[in-house]
Amino acid sequence: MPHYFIRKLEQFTKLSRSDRQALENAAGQRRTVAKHSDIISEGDDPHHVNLILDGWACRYKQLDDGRRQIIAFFVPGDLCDSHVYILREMDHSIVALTPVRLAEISRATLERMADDHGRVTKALWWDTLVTVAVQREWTVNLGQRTALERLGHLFCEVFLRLRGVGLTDGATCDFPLTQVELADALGLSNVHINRTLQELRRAGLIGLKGGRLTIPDFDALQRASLFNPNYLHLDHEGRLFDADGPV
Amino acid sequence: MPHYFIRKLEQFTKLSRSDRQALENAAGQRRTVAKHSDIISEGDDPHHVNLILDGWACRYKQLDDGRRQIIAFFVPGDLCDSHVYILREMDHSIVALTPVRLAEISRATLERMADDHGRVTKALWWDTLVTVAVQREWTVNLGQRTALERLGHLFCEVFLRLRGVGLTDGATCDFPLTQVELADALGLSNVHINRTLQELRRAGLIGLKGGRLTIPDFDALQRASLFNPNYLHLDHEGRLFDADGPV
DNA sequence: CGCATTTTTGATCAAGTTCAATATCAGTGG
DNA sequence: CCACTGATATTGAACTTGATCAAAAATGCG
Repeated sequence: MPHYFIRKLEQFTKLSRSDRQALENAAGQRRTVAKHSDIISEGDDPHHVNLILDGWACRYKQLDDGRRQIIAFFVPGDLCDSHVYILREMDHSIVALTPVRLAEISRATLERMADDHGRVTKALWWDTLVTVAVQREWTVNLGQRTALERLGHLFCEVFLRLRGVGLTDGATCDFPLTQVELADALGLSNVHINRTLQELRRAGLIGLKGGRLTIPDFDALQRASLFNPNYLHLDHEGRLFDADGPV
Repeated sequence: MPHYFIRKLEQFTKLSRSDRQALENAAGQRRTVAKHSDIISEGDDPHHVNLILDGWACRYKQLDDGRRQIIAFFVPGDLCDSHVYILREMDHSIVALTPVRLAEISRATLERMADDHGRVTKALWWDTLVTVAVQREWTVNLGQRTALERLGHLFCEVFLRLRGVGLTDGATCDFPLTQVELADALGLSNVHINRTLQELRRAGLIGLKGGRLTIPDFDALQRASLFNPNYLHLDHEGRLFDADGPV
């Protein structure tokens, strides 16, 4: 069941029973991917769309001389690339950072859903727009923020995204990334990530241990990181309506 | 006439006369925006989609303490944000960097076009996907590349995008950006931009004077910047087919 | 010509990198 | 349960890229 995915979309708009059923059915082909193995690689022809059911993954690009930039993180409920199949080949790769369970959604299924379920289509558009907004925010993060702000900003973002799909527990959530992965995502060296993490811990802004992240005072971390959640567009009131009536 | 826009889409797929006509008609409301004035601002409710007919603009985000990051550049033929109107408010602003002439395309018009012109819809998707790919590449640029590589990479990208709409003249094109704007886009100080530009000029990799950019040896600049054009997805052969027959 | 913007230069400074070594941790097999 | 191994985290010291500050020169435009 694409449980988390439906939960995510329902942040934007309430779905009908039939909408939800269509989404359940869509996630046909299941696949398990081992930690550190590519889900799809640069140069591949993208046939279908991948939906993360469980585990963490990331999008990355490798320069010719080996430097690697992580471009996005995927958590449960994330759709890797709606409509990629329009392109001839992938311009980047996606790799599993933990063991990942995913669903492969075919182009045909997606197009059928677009025809029959207007609300789902609109929710998918919302999801796409938010994904792009996140990408833009990463650009700001890398371009303008200091090391400490970058890390804090990432923690705020990931925490809110996980909370959106019900994967937080109070002020705590899973956070299985290594310091090298954080470094590759934030354009910093792993050494500096390590020192900056210590600084965040010393300041009481985060706890991070054994793959679990705690943000004791979200407001404080948000202020320290110049984090503004507006780009996640979580403000939509559509989710309050009942959608089981007529469209 | 959204001349450049049509030209851009036809890089991806050949359009029929009727497709082109629909695009011409779509670009209804025209507007002129003075240099340095916002086309749309963070917090605004986005009613329609903006299409740049002429001039350069950029997307930017301002942090609370004043730091500004330019997130994308827009050149003639660029569509600012397909489907933004799904969101309640803008999470960033768009400002004219030169005098800009633009067309405002309403939500209704876009939706009508999606229904009646499958080829156009697909071409718009391609455009959207490429825009996002560019955003990802900027993340890589800011995260991994040195000052010289960043500048060179931007020059390569902008040059190819302009060439795609016929706005280059041999190895030369317009380039009306100031060094401060380059600095805000590349996450560097204007002073360092200045010195890096000199380095690029000394190396014979670029000429830049009076708002005109020359790239005497594209290959050399590409190598120096680790630029790989695959993310622009210019490889589609669809553009070779005749589209005036049936879909 | 005169004013505002943009570019250029010099000098000092700081954030983050690099390199290299050590410590810790999570599994794994015996 | 423990010893072993590879991966991950931590520390120290020297170094570099690019930032900052401040002033001067060049450009462009009304």
